[in-house]
Amino acid sequence: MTLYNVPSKHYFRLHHPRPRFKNDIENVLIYFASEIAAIGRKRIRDFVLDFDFAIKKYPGNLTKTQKTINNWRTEIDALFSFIEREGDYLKPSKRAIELATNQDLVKFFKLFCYHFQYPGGFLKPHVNLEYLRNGINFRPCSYILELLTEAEAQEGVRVGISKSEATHCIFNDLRVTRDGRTPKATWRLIRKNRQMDLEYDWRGDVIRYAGDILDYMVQANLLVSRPNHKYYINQTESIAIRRFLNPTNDLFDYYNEIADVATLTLSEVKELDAEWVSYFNTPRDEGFFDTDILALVADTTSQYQELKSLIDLDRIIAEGGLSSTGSIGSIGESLILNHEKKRLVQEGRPDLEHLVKLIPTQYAIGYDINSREINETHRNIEVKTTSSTTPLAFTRFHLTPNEWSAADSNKERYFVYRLMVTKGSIKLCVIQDPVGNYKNGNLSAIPRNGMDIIFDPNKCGIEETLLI
DNA sequence: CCTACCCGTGTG
DNA sequence: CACACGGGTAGG
Repeated sequence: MTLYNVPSKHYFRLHHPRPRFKNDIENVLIYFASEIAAIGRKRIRDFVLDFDFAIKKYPGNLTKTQKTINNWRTEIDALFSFIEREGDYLKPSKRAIELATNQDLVKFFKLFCYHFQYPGGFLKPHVNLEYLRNGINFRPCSYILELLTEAEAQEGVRVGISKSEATHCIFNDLRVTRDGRTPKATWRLIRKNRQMDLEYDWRGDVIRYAGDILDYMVQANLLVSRPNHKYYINQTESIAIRRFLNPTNDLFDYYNEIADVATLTLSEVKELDAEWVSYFNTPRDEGFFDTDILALVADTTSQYQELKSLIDLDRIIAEGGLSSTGSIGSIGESLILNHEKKRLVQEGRPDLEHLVKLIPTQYAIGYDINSREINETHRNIEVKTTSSTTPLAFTRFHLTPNEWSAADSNKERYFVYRLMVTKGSIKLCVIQDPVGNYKNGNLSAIPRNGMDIIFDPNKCGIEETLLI
């Protein structure tokens, strides 16, 4: 057995903060984004105190030392840029607010993968300086997608790569990260190594950095991992992948901002790192990376087509006046519209089916769908959709001021349909009269531009099967 | 000194 | 043997 190593003159290990929550990443990210959004803009000291308190409240953190809490606070933020600094103040970043409000983790990870690069502001300035002096200039997610696309075209079959191949043939090789070796040439190397039966150092601490990026790409639904521990292009996400292959021209380039790398100082790098946070929060059109719920639920292209024809979103959209086909919110609404019609038929009132209507958003009456009970009284439904590749506790959602006051005035006629879309499954939880439940202490609500709701499924909310 | 990514090493 | 705690350590 022979080990493949990057020739030492080309070796440069790429690094980023190690997340301390990989097993629980979706829950931690939703929790962090929600808590940070709830804290709002505060003086640094107060912000940190509030944030520390929130981190300690996270399950399992009560007994952790202050040192560990500090590490959670700074490392997660360094990697995901959840907090922006404004003089003596800290405030939630755009991405944090988006995630807290929309709870679209798949879209969040697509945006993360799209903007992530080396060098980057997640590194300590002196480490980043080292990267700059070495001329590192590397966007891992675009590169991996290009490589797999190229390899599939060449081989004529589905192609996957492993964490160790990504580490030793891509991430840690300056010929890729500095010199921009073509994906085609890199694939030639990987294939040659396979033919020669070369092994790689695959110890956890060696391959974990490239491995993290591959895992984040799975969270973004760009790649799928198979039981052979290799990562493949997700065929149902071709539109999003095309964006990675043809990126916009507004991505952050340290080298554009630097006159001369040789005389670059630490404090100059620090200034650039501050710009990194705002770059990482670049505003993007709502439809830039819309999560295609059906692409998330489907495992294969044929399954995707089947679902698409079954649900016939286009017809629902045409009839119901949905503004866009894109956001998970609108797709969630059309799924529930379909669900309500089927429910009335099942419960013996097919004559009421035609009364189930989507309410165009411009009316802003505080709910999405007008439906009926079998006794013909109104059922006003607000749909709250979360998407994630793996299941997570979905007991949090956000109600706007409008929605909260509609819930307050409609009382038991107001329903929140909590929809959790994960890879391969859809879960639905129905919460009746959220304001009433709040007053009874069955559900907690914290004001933030409306209300951040946390419900306990044992106290309120009934799990139902989504009718398709 | 303190802060904040860095990362050795214990654990399950 | 992968993961994450909490000490390490460089810079402020």
